[in-house]
Amino acid sequence: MSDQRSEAREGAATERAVRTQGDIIKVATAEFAANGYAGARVDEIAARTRTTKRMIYYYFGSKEGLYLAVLERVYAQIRQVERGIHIGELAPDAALRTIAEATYAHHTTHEAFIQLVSIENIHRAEHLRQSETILRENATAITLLEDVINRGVRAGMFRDDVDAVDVHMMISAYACFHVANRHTFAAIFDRDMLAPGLQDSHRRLIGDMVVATMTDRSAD
Amino acid sequence: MSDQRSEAREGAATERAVRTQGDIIKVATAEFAANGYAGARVDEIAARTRTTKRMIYYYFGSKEGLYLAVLERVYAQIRQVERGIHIGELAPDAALRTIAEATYAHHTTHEAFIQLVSIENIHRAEHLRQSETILRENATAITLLEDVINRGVRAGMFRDDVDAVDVHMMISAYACFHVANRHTFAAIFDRDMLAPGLQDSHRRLIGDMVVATMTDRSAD
DNA sequence: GTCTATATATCGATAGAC
DNA sequence: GTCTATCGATATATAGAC
Repeated sequence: MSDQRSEAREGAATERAVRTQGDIIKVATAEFAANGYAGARVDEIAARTRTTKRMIYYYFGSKEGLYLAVLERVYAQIRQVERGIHIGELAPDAALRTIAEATYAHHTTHEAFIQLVSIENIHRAEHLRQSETILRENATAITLLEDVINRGVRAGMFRDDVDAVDVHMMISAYACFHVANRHTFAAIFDRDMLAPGLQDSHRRLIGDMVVATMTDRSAD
Repeated sequence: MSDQRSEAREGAATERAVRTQGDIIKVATAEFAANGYAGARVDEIAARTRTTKRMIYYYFGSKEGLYLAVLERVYAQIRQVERGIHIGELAPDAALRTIAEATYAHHTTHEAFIQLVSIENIHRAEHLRQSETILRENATAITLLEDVINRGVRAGMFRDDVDAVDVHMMISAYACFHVANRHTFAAIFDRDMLAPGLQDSHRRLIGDMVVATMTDRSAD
């Protein structure tokens, strides 16, 4: 009886602890993305949470530990999106377009992810490399692309000198740029790449771009 | 006589001052690019210069003033490259390829520029917006593209629903991504996008990409 | 698990002599 | 213009009571 109560209490405490940790991670995600790793303030994160700074160190050990938890969460999110793409019986070109547009849709709606990737690259991916989970799980992003490209090449539809990693690079480059370089681009060219009125045409353009490149026979 | 000597001394002093300032800016460029704005250390910059920290504040007023000077210099450099592109009598598609490849060549050899642009975007281009020089001069990057695209559209060679800013965005996205996201990409996909062995094919690919997209008739 | 108070370190910026 | 020494603010991290 006392054991049951103890377990119940533990369960409730654990549940609340998990919620608190999730709360901290969400606030920290915004803070790190907005100010960079060195620019982010642990005090500021604590102030915007329902808990205190002491708890941040209690749960995550250090500023770096918290940053790592933030990184793992955003990478887990895009992994979910990638797993949710189903191309069914689509022809290779239509499938390619679907993958490109899904990536574009994710990136343009997850600004914090793109900013964190930028920040991580400034630090030469030193933190990312510490996460075996991210390295192992996120490499699978190209398995679907590999399949589609192989089909397209076998059908004589796609050029055969551009592989799945190259295509992933082209798609990511286009989608990342819209978010990552939004502010300098807007300042210099006076065009907000994420303006609602441009979203449809920019989503179509990335599909056109990748399909046109892969079906371009003049390159062979 | 005393005036001449005074002028000569002033001239020498000014010359050395300019050299010292240039020295500081070069070191600061590397420090800011490698560590971000908040992560950069004025002490570290001073230590790597032949002068002292006191002189940095004497010449640039503050850490932010120094950062601004760094930004203006790297933007002036790419402006020079853009002005140096001459397409002569090239056909629209060949001209487009030339512009794309020149941008790719600049970005892949100016890592600090790309890193500073990333950093500046993390800070919502707040510093960039303070420089009227950059905003005014660097917007001209698209005038050459506008000319080429107009010619291609008039010749019935290019689609007419993608403008110069869009094309500049595609080219910049591809070229920036190679440098900006090099480390996370290498960590996850085990491929160094800037590996010497890949440079030729990646330079060709950006040309193929932009030309194929613009000449793609299926998009109309 | 949660709070307040504080240690410890470091950074941007400056004082003041020369 | 150039140096050394240092201020004052602020950051991460922790101590210790409850």
